[in-house]
Amino acid sequence: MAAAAKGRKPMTQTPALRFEFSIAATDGKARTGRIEMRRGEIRTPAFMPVGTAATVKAMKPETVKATGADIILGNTYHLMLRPGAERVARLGGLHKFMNWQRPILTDSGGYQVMSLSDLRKLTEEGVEFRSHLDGSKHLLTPERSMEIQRLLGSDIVMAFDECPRADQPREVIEASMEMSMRWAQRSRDAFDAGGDHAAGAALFGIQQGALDKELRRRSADALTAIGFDGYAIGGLAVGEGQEAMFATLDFASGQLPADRPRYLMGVGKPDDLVGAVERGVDMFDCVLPTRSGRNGQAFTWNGSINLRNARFAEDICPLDDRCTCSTCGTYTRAYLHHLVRSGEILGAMLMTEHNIAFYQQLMQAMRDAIGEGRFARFAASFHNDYFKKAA
RNA sequence: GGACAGGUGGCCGAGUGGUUAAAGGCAGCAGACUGUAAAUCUGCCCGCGUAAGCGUACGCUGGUUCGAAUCCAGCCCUGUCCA
Repeated sequence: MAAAAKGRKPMTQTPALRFEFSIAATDGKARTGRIEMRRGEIRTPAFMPVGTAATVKAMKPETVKATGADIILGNTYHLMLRPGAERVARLGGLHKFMNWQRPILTDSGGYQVMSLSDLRKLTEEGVEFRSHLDGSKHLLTPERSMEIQRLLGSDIVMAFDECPRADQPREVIEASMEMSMRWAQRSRDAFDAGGDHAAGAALFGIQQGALDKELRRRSADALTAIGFDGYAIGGLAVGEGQEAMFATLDFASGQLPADRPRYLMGVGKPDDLVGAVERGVDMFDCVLPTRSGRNGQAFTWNGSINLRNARFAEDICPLDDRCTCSTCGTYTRAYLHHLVRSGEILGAMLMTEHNIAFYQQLMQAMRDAIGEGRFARFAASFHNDYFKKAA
């Protein structure tokens, strides 16, 4: 309108809404709000199902959407090997390729530096991986990682980092963190050089420093100086235990800018999510609900249960009587027990759907509680229900 | 009636003198899984015992031997084929 009033040529296209984070309410350190992006809105705190290889395993994208997920995660490393980032680009990008039109966050490959530590060589330049599929060599650098994520059409691009194991000496953690910060700058530069993509996508930096307050501080300062759309907390949930993770979050989240989303990578169990939201985290991803679903474990408001267990053989209840997912609305524990024991694909599908739906319901419950200023009560009640089963 | 083949722990199946409470698989009972090399992995799985250990055990009975699931004899049973 303003442009037309000034007599300029009318725009044929409204400029893409790149990235806007707004906090609607806070309760203690917990926040609830939304991120608005070109492909839709992400309600926070958000849980992002993991779709590593262009699929949330055992789920159709339509079903993922039906659970209430606003955004999913895809993976640079896996997709560069197969089917290849250039191929995905030729096919119109990851969203079209896999039929998911909402936002996608892509991890940069940094986690594979740790998980595939036997198959890679790490240098200042980057990481040379030997493909776990065919042994071929692939160099991943901050620059190449940005390029791959651009080719995929990612909405939230993650900086390329090294996610080190938590049990390393401080000097190792420190050196790793410092390199990740240099890589963060290189990621920023390469992302900005990506042109069009930078106009539509967001870039997140990743804080490192393991459990060390001073290293976390330095990492946060380095990232803030570079400037990112959002800030991830990396290098947690890698074996340190919940107590240590929470102790780290107690200071780590506050070291990151309050007006930007904070994303705790790779977390976690339902009680991890509640504890992390309590400490100021806005976004999560984790393979647990999908992997556990395939392995027979279901999450419920009353803790996790293993559907392989004999006690469910003739249990005609739903997985969770408060859950609104279609698995719980339709199928009994006895049937799921049978499917899981028989190794039937449908077992993996129904269990995964429930777990993802449950996680979304948990996030919604947290968003509601924060919005209504009763998060502490919610958290206490959640813990009471989730851990009371022994009684 | 005869000729072969064979009888091993819930099932299948290795083992042909000692290192065998007996491989492996399945079934069973549990556990784990946290930016996915995972529809995966781990433990238990004869009895008693926390354990050390003890007791039973490879169709049955007897024999050879320092020692037998393994060798010998008889018996019982199963399968295939021939009458």
